[in-house]
Order: sequence, then structure tokens, then C-alpha cells
Amino acid sequence: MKKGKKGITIHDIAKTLNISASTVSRSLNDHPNTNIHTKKLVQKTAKKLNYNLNSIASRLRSGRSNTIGLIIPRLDREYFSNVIYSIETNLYQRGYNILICQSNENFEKEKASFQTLLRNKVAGLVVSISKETIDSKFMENVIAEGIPLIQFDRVLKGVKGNKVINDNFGAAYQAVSYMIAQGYTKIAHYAGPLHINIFEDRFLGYKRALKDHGIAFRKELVIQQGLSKDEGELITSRLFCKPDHPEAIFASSDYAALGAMIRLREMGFSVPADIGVCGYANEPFTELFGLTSIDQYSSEMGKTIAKTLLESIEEKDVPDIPKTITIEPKLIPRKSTQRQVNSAV
Amino acid sequence: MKKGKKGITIHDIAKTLNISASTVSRSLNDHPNTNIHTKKLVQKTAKKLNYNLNSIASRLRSGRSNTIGLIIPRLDREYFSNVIYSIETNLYQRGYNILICQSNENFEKEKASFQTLLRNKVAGLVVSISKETIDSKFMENVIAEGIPLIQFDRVLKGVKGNKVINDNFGAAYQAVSYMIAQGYTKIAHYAGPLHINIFEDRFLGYKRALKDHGIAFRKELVIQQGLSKDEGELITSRLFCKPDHPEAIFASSDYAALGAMIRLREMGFSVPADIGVCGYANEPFTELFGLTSIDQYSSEMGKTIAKTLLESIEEKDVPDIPKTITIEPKLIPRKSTQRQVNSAV
DNA sequence: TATAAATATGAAATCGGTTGCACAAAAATA
DNA sequence: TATTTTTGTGCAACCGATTTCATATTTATA
Repeated sequence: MKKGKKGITIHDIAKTLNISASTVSRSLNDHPNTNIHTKKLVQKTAKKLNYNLNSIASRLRSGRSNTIGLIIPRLDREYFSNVIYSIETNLYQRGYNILICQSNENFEKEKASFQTLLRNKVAGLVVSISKETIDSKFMENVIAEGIPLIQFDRVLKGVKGNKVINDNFGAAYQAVSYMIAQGYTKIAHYAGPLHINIFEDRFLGYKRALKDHGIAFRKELVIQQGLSKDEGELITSRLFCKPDHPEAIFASSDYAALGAMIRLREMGFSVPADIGVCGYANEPFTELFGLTSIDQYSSEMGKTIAKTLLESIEEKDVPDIPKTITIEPKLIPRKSTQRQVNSAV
Repeated sequence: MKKGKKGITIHDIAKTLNISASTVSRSLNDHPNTNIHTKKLVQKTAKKLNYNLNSIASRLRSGRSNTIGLIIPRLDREYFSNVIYSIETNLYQRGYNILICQSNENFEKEKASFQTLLRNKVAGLVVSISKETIDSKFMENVIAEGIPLIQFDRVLKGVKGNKVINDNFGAAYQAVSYMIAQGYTKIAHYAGPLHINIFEDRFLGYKRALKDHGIAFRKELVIQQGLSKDEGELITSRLFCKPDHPEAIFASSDYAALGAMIRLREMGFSVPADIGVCGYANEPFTELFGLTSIDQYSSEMGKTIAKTLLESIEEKDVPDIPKTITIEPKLIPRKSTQRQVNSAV
């Protein structure tokens, strides 16, 4: 690689036109107090010389940044990549770019990511915490320093500041209620790690739905862990080999639900006639398998995050009241829970 | 939002210790000519004052950057999000961060992304072109300016510079040969837009495999377009309603292949006994459906990109010879092409 | 016409680090 | 002990833009 030649600066433009760099800067930034002729001339010359702004210098001097930092567990998760797709698309329209860090579900890397993004003087931060995250000190520092921060989906509830979350409780409640209405009563729950808010809320929604329909909650029907297809299969094998097995499964993950479906069929059960199955997240394959699931509106999530964050950034002087925006997920009923043949799908 | 208080600078540390900012800078950067005591003292004080480097200032002065720019069509595509997951993970270990822009398959946005990333003085660029991209001027400028650039997967072959690509030709050749070995001869190809290198290469691999096995190529069996599930279904309806329909489908997309499988079954065909189906990309659902597909080793791709790019960056003075690295995808045979019952899966 | 206000520009400071150069002090060598 | 080399430090310039302030010029108002 050749060493990069130095680029054109506003000083080069200034020299070419025999004016000062200040005037060039003002012309390029559409400053009100600039002669329209000078402005046009400068802009023409800039184009001719193939000038390109040095954002780094600009940022240093002005203190303004149009970069938003993102910290998420992993990019290779359908939901996250969809949300980020949406965040980027929405921010781009407003002139912002995204600097992405992955925590890889690791608290140390998450902390390092915060530091990196702060060093880069991002205009704002978007965070979805790792599974390991318990300590919120770092996040609170960021907020204390006045840098707009939004938590989404997986959040630390104790932390002040903006949050955009899914109504996991409500969605779980709705799903389980729907399953009960379909005639399933003994419903198992593949729950995931309950110390993370989203799984906890789903669990609570499940529990509440049972209660509200007069069904006794039974601890042994709740299995922590169980997010992958393999775990789903394993748990199912264990749970359904006894004669008093459950009639339905509400899983906190589509993958686990899928694993369950596959294993159930292998074990000779019919889904949905014998056993009903419902997943969570509406992964693309759920449609293909006729698996009832819950759509989380990732694009709406991204849009809301972008909008809320930009509000905080652009009204930086107004102290903004921490708010939590809740998005209502949507139950997508499909064949896997359709016990009552004549009910709508 | 409160206006951010100004942070601690090296000048604050200097003042505290009654030394010069230069010494502070050198201490923090482990410069060889610094007294070990001063160094430790400075580092301790920095920690105590909660100092955090201003990367922007550092970058401006030093001209060094540890940010890599990425331009990809869309983040919400399994393959891309997986590759980027891997790129980020590998770059992070070497102290680099990623600034991501999506082209959204739009040439104008792609060009704008180049500009943004150049303005941000990224240390290097990773690009996978949009479907619309034909003009390579922008990319050539970047290379001419001496900024390390790597194209991956979807590339403009005419452009000099490093590339990391998948052997689409070889994989397609292998897949089609395998299908022929399974006893399918009349094989249709759902090809996608042939002006993009990856689809063209798959098409050529398909064609060549036919030829090498003495099967006549028939233009009417190649359908351009056909990347989505819906398109797959549509094309299948059309193609398989006639009595002289094909015996197998080699699709350039798993989604199209899936659509085909679903429709074929609806039409009363048995897969694989009547019709064999093969997709491309080994999306997660292919395993679940027993759909034969081709794995593209996204994590290997990401790792190779990171490694190659860092080599270019860190040997910036050595003119590097443009190279193309080819990754061999792997055929994953599953039930959907298993016509010969006794053959290995 | 005299004065006030608005417009347009340049000089210089600034953002927060990094780095070349000069130089003093310490260490190594003669 | 005299001389050279090595260490360690500070000063000041610098990266490339933005922005304050002063000033000259033009336009609007009294």
C-alpha cells in the first residue's frame, strides 16, 4: 500500500481563490453571513479540487458528532440484526452513522465497548445488555456525563434513562391465554435465563395468564434454560416421556419450540391435536413450520430508538425526562396451536 | 439532556502533576523515552481522574485511525450479518472498531457511504456491492488514494485490489454434479440477477456441470430472478404445470428453494423421489427442512477479510499486490436431493 | 447627509492530543 | 576526569476544521 497522499483541505481551496480559510469554511457550511457569489464559487472550487471534509477535524473543533454508538450482544442474531438494520436506515436519513460494538454476551467486552465509544465522542448510545451484565455503573456514568443513551429490549430496569422495550409480559400473557382458549390447560414453559428482564417478563406473563384463568401454577413445568433447538429437543424428551406429560408448550424461543415440535412428532405426538406449541420472536422459519409465535416488530423498534435518541440529542439543553417506550408484540397464531379446528388461524 | 461537561484532558493531568502535557502523552502511550516512575505516576493519576482519551484529537494529530469502514447491502441478511459478526470479532482483538453503512441495494446510498467513511478517515474499507452497482469509479479512487480496500462476496471483478470471494462456480458445479449423480438429469436453475458476479458464477457452474456430464443445456430451464420464497413458489407453479417439467431444481437461494419445495408438495410431487431440490447459502432453516444446500463459511470469510485488511493496513508502505482469496463453500447434502435411497446423506 | 445596522471577510485562537527539536541531567565510555 | 551517549523532559508547532472578534464595506434608517 502506498502511503496516502494528503488530501485537499480548506486551506488549499482558500489559496486557490485567494481568500481565507474562514470564508471557505463558512461557504461550505452555508453560514448566513456569506456572500452568495463567494459561496457558489467556493462550492464549485471544492468540487473541482475533489475536496472532502475531514470529519475528524470538524468534530474536534465543533464538539459535534454525527456518529451513534451501538452496543449489542451479537450481530448474528436475527432480531438484533433486524433492529440494527432499521436503526441505521432511520439514522442515515437524518445524517447519522453507526459505530457498532458487540459484547458477545461478555461483560468485560461490553465495558470496553462503552469506553471505545466514549473515546470516539459519539453523539449518543444505544445499548442492549449482555447476558452477564448486572452492574450498571458504566451506564450510569454515561448518563451522568450527559450523553444520550437508550437501552432497548434487554435492559437494566434499575437504570434511569430512556428505554425502548417490548411488552414481553403482555405478549406472553396473550399467548398463554390464547392457548388456554384453545383448550390446552397443562402448559409447560421453556423459559430461558430468568435473570434477564425479557425472559423474566415472559415468565411472569405466563404465570399470570394461568392464574387469571384459574389454572394452578406448577413449578415443575417451568424449565429455565431452553433457548436453542437442541435444548428444546432435550427438554421435550425428558418432559414428555412420562404419562402425565403437559398438553402444551409455551417457549421463550422459536428455536426451542421448533426443537420441541420435531421431537414431539418423533415421539408420536400430533401437533396441535395432542400438544400445542408456541414459540417467541417470529423467526422466519416459524411461518414455514406453521409454528405459532410472537412478532416483535423489529423495524418499529429500530425506528423508535432512532427517533427517541435523536430527540435527546437535538434537545440537549432541555433536561429530558427518562421515559420507557413499550412496543406491543403481536401474537401470530398458526397451526401449531390450533386445537379447535374451526377457530380462525 | 444536560450539556456534557468537558472531560478530563492530558493538560489536566499535567497540571495536577506539574509536568508537561507531552510527558503525559508519552507516558500514556508507553513511549520508550519516559521514566518508569513518571509513567506509572501518570497512569495512576489518569485512572484517578477518570481520564479517557479523546480519540478524535488523537486521530487528527497522528493521522492514525483504528476504525474500519464497512459497506454492505443490508444488515438483515443472514449471510451478511454473520460475516460482519465475524469481522467485528476478529478486528476487535486487534484493537479496531467498525463503522457500518448499508447501501440498501442502492447505488446512490453506496456512493454516499463511501464519502462518509472517507470523511471519517477510516483505516480501511470492506465492501460488498449493491445490486445496482456497475460503476467502479468510486472504489478505484479509494484504492488510488492508498486506502486499503477489500471487496468480498459480491465484487466488481474489473476493479484492482483485494477480494475475498466464495467459489460460487465450484460450489454450483459440485452441487449440480451431485444431483446428476443422484439420477436427476433435467435440472432447472433459479438463478437470480445474472449481472451480479455471484449469481453469474453459480449459473456458469451449473452450465458447466451439465456439459461435463453430457447433458444439453436448455435456456428455458434457467430462470433469472427467483431469490425469494414467493418467487420460488411462483416460478415452480409455472414450470411444473406442464407434463415435460424438470426433475430437479438448483436454486441460487435457499428461500427460492424452500418456496419450490412447498409448492411442489402442494402440487402433489414428492421431494426427493419425484423432484430433487437444492438451495444455496445454508440458511438455518435448511437443516430443519432437510433441504440440500451450500454452506459459505461466513465466519471464515469474516476472519479472512479481517486478516487480509490488517495486513494491508499495517504494511502500508509496502506496495501490496492485489490478491483474490477464494473460499471453498461446502455442499451439505440432505434429504431433498436424496433420490438414491441407499446413498450416504 | 449623517448615523445606525447589516453584511462580508480575515486574523487568530481553539479543540486535545502528538511529535520534532532543543537541552539538561544522568550514564557510559574513553 | 573529560567526553560521548543515552534518558527524560518541556516548548512549541501541528493536525484541519470552526468560531470569536475586529474591521471594512455596504445598506437601511433617521
